[in-house]
Amino acid sequence: MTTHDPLTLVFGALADPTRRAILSRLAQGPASVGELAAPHAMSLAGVSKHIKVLETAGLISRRKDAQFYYCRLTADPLKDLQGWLDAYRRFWDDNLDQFEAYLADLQKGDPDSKQ
Amino acid sequence: MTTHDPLTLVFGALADPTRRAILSRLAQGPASVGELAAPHAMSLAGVSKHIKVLETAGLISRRKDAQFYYCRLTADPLKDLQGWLDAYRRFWDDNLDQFEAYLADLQKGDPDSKQ
DNA sequence: TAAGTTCTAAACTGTTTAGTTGAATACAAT
DNA sequence: ATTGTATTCAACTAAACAGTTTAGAACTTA
Repeated sequence: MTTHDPLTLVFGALADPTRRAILSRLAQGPASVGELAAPHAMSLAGVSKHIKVLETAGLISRRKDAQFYYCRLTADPLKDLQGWLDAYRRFWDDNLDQFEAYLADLQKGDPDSKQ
Repeated sequence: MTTHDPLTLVFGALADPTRRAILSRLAQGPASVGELAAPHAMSLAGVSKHIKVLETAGLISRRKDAQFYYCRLTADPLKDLQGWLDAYRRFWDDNLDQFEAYLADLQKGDPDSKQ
C-alpha cells in the first residue's frame, strides 16, 4: 500500500480501529499528538506512526507550535470516498434488485473500472 | 487485519485496486470467478484470494452452480460504511469550520470512539 | 473411464505493516 | 547551562499480506 492511488491510501488508513478512533477524536477539534495518544494502550511512537499514515492519506494535517504538534481533521479525502460510495448507493438505497441495477447501469458510467 | 471488526474488514477489503475493480465489475451483475479474473494480469488463484477477502468482509457472496462459482455483490457493508461516513459529512458538506463543527458535535453523539 | 474445465487449498516467498525500544531533535523552564 | 517535555527518527521483530506454483476437488463431456 506504500505508493498507491489516493483511494487506496484513504481506505487503507481507515482500515484500523486506532486510526479511526484518532479521527473520531479530531472530529471534536484539533489536538496534540500527546492528547491523541493518551487513550490508547500504545507507545507514543506507535501513535505517531498512525498519525503519519492518516497524514499521508490527507485525512489530517499537522502544524507545529512550540514543541507541540497540533493535528486537525482535513475531511476532503472523505468526500472522495463518498463519491466512490455513491456509485453503489442504488444497491441498498432503492429496492432495485441486481438485474434492475444492471439496466440502470447501462445509462450511467462505471465507478472503479481498473485499466 | 485477520480477526477484526466489520468496519476494519470492509475498509481493509476496499484498500486494494484489484478488489475495487472486482466490486465494480460485480455492480454490473453476477459473474464467475473466471470472468472476474480475466481482466487482471494475475493468476486465477490470486484473484480467488481477493474474492475470498471480499467475501469475508461481506461485500460479495458466492454460489456454486456445476463447476462454476458465481459471485454477486452484497452491498450491505457499504451501507454501514455510509453510516460511518455520515458522522463526518458536516466537515465538507456545510461550510462549518472546525470550531463550529465542535459546537455542533456537543449536541450529537460520537462516531467511532474506541473503548 | 479418461480427459478437460473451473476453482479452491496448501505451501512457499518477498514485502508491508504494526508495534517495540532507544536515541536524537526542538523547544521551554529553571 | 541543565533539565524536562513533546515528538520524531531509526533500527528492529513478529505478524499479516499479496502474490506465486503445484496439487487436488468437483463437475462436464467425450
